[in-house]
Amino acid sequence: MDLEARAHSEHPEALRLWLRLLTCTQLIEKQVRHQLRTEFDTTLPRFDLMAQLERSPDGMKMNELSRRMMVTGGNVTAITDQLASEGLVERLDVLEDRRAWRIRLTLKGRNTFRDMAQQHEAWIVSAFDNLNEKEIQTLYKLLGRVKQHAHSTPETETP
Amino acid sequence: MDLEARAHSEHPEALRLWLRLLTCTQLIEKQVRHQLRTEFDTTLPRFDLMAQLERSPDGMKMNELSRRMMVTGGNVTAITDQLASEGLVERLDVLEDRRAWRIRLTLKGRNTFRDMAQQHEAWIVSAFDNLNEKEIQTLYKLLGRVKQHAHSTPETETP
DNA sequence: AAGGATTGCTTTAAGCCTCAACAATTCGGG
DNA sequence: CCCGAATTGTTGAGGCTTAAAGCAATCCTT
Repeated sequence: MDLEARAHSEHPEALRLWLRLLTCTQLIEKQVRHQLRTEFDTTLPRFDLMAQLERSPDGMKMNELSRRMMVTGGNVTAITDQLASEGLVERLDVLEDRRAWRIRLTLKGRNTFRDMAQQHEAWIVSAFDNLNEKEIQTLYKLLGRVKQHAHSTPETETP
Repeated sequence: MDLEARAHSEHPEALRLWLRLLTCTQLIEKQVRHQLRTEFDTTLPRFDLMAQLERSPDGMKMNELSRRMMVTGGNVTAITDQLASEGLVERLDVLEDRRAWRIRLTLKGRNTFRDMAQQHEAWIVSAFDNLNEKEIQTLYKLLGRVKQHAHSTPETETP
């Protein structure tokens, strides 16, 4: 009763794996979005941006946020605007480059994020509590290979 | 240089696994979207809808499309409108229920989809060609457990 | 030192997505 | 039979996303 009802070919393993990967991600992601909305009245992109900043106490350029979040720059502009208007992040000048900003969590932003992150972690742990530690490791390693391969071929350029 | 730079807790395995899962899915998904756009001038949701219909020669109700695609009904309405206006799918009456439609691929839709599906499969196979058959099986099984668990707890209702 | 190229960010148009509210229809208990 | 409840599909508001175009500042080559 989901995406996986779609496979149909003579090379089915990879296709089925892809549909299952997509299904798992979407199921978990929908849950997280829903909880963020109902419990904290926020969204996943906003949470993601704050999560990135939380690891950089000195702030991060929009540029770098964009790369790490894997979204386009225009997107980061919009979300940063929102969070800044709510006092959760602040835009600081970059002395040596007047085009750029350094975005940083405010004190309010750090406190807000801490509360959300604690819940978020619990949701994620429970999403995988069907697997034991060894299985989590295996999954992590295999996905690491997939990730590495996907990163190394950003575009399939078939000349 | 991606989402995974975000983990930070005392229960890190599950969180790291989740971020890696998300990263892999997004990397592959972005590639597929890009190729669908540049090579076929279409989008992933449109492709998904046609893929679902392709397995149901007699058509499928909007309702069921919505469940299978894991998106809301309003969404299916909009995408169906598009595809119908381009003659790729058709809306047929359901005799025994005048509220419902049966959506079906047209001949043009079937031919168009066949071309796309062939390419699509090649992209997916290449996304996983870093793994051997056994590894794909392992990944598939482990994700099956994750999926099953997520499906069985659609909402984390903590009373 | 000047010119073009690149980089950092913003804006816009278009599409997907959710949720919530709605109309039409069907179902089911009395 | 009839009325309330559930189901099917549509609509509208609001948010995310991308790609593309644009502006300002910086870099780089000569």
